[in-house]
Amino acid sequence: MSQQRNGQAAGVSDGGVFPDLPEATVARLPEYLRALHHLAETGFETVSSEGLAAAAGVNSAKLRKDLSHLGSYGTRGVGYDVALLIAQIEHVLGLTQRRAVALVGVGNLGHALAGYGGFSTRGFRIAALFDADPDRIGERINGLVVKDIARLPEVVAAEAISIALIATPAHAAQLVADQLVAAGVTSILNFAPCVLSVPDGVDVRKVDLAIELQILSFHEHRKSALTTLPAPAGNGRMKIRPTLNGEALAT
Amino acid sequence: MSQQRNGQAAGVSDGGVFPDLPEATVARLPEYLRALHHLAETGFETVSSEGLAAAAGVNSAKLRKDLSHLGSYGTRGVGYDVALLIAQIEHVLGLTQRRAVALVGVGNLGHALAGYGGFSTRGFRIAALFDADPDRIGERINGLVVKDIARLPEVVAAEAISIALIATPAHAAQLVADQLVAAGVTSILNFAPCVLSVPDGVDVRKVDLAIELQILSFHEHRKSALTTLPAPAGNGRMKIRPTLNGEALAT
DNA sequence: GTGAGTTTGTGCAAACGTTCACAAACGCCT
DNA sequence: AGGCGTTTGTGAACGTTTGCACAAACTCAC
Ligand SMILES: NC(=O)c1ccc[n+]([C@@H]2O[C@H](COP(=O)([O-])OP(=O)(O)OC[C@H]3O[C@@H](n4cnc5c(N)ncnc54)[C@H](O)[C@@H]3O)[C@@H](O)[C@H]2O)c1
Ligand SMILES: NC(=O)c1ccc[n+]([C@@H]2O[C@H](COP(=O)([O-])OP(=O)(O)OC[C@H]3O[C@@H](n4cnc5c(N)ncnc54)[C@H](O)[C@@H]3O)[C@@H](O)[C@H]2O)c1
Repeated sequence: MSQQRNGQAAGVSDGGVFPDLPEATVARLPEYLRALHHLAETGFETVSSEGLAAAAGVNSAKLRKDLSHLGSYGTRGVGYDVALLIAQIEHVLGLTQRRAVALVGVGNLGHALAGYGGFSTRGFRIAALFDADPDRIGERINGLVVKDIARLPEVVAAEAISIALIATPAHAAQLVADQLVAAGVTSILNFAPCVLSVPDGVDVRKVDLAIELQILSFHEHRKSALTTLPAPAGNGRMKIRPTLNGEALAT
Repeated sequence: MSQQRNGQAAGVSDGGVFPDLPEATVARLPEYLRALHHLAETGFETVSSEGLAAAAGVNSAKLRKDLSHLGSYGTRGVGYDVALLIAQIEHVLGLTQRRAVALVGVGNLGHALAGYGGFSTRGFRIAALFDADPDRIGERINGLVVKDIARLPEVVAAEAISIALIATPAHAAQLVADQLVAAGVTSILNFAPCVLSVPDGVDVRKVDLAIELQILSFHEHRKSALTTLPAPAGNGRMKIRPTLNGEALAT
């Protein structure tokens, strides 16, 4: 990337779109953003790559390389301006507009999601709830009325919804995905434990808790096998807590 | 890895521990396992790498390389024996014993997790629920009574719990993690949007829905910027549905 | 203005992960 | 028994990601 005068960054002229931002970087930007918001609330105006990296749980060199892809927003000898970096990352992630999200499947998990405040504080607005069960349709949750899934096309268009969450049983998820795509949704976050098939141009991400647990189980298995013979290693030794801006944390 | 006679695989002699299984492979094994269980229920006795890869949503070469790390369990010209492969992957993941899991924070999300049947069908047993709120302690959910978090050490030891889920607010998560570690838990699945600091030897995985949505938001942003000028591309063209064993799916 | 101290941005090499492509191995049919 | 179509297991090429290490750029004190 060519040198930039301070202030103006690469990519701003084309609407903040970074076509070849590495995927690994994209996946970490939200974590930086969360850490930055926390720092801003705590009163920090600037933060070093070391401090932000610690707060986000990553290596500082990695963080600097990630941020360098967005342009040159740091000041050598000082660090990054927290407010500026928040604005820049939100811009890159497309969070300048609050995005409307639909939730399909208002069961056990769906109720928790519908009542979750963490979406609205981080750039999203749950704009509609859908279910296929007549007993559920009409129920009011958190100020929203559960709608019949048949009304998807109409509501998706009216509310300009482009992102949807699927929280139905796995056997219904592909059908729901097809309906979502037909209605114009182009990004899906799937909680059902199954693989979804979608057209090109539609993004799917998956959250499968059992998979997470099984990965942990593997490491448990490995750990317990290792502690049979060698020394139990440093049990009780803590890693260094993240320190912000190089200062030690109070308390 | 050296050539193996059929049947006996590498690693069986040392308790099924594969110290240097690539992390990316470990993360995919649970997905293969889920797909295999689905195939087994559907009546398949064998499956080709192509068929299993489609069912798991990955490239077949990647799948073969992943499975080759476990030893030689396929038959050339035929494919993999479904039941055998299930047993082998469960063995590697340490799922031969049903693992006891603790859940801390029985709020909005915690209730959904406590009532989720997907854990027990995939190798885990929710063995205890904890909360700090006196109003919540004593509540009965799905046959389990919510216990005071102060009783963690006692219950973790009694139930042989090594894995815990944290579903408390973010500001309490680090404290809870410290208590869990002190009680002997060595794997944590964290739902709170924050970075946890734990000693060496303790594994932490994180599920942050807002991060998932923000990654989707980035791609939405990118997509909408691209559709301003160039042709809208093949809208409506579906990817090929996963076909099992090379046969077309009925329906 | 100068020097000392700090911190960014990045070139580079190593580690890691993915995909191709094909020989070897197998079942099956004749 | 032998040939044929199929499928695995893996070497090798390629792409991506990580982490080190350091010059360049900046602040601040005097
Ligand atoms: N409950 C959890 O904590 C949890 C955790 C992880 C994953 N999941 C997964 O999330 C999904 C939902 O879990 P749950 O526990 O909420 O199940 P649930 O049965 O309580 O709820 C499913 C809801 O989906 C609705 N539904 C079914 N078919 C539909 C269709 N075609 N269109 C629209 N709505 C439809 C049902 O009416 C019901 O309200 C499942 O796939 C589950 O595996 C749940
Ligand atoms: N609700 C959702 O769908 C959802 C989705 C994603 C992430 N999350 C995250 O999951 C966490 C829980 O969310 P929620 O909506 O269930 O919140 P909640 O406030 O409804 O529940 C939190 C529970 O944790 C308990 N708690 C607080 N401090 C505790 C402590 N020190 N020890 C033990 N228990 C303690 C509280 O008593 C309460 O019961 C939050 O961090 C939230 O950001 C929730």
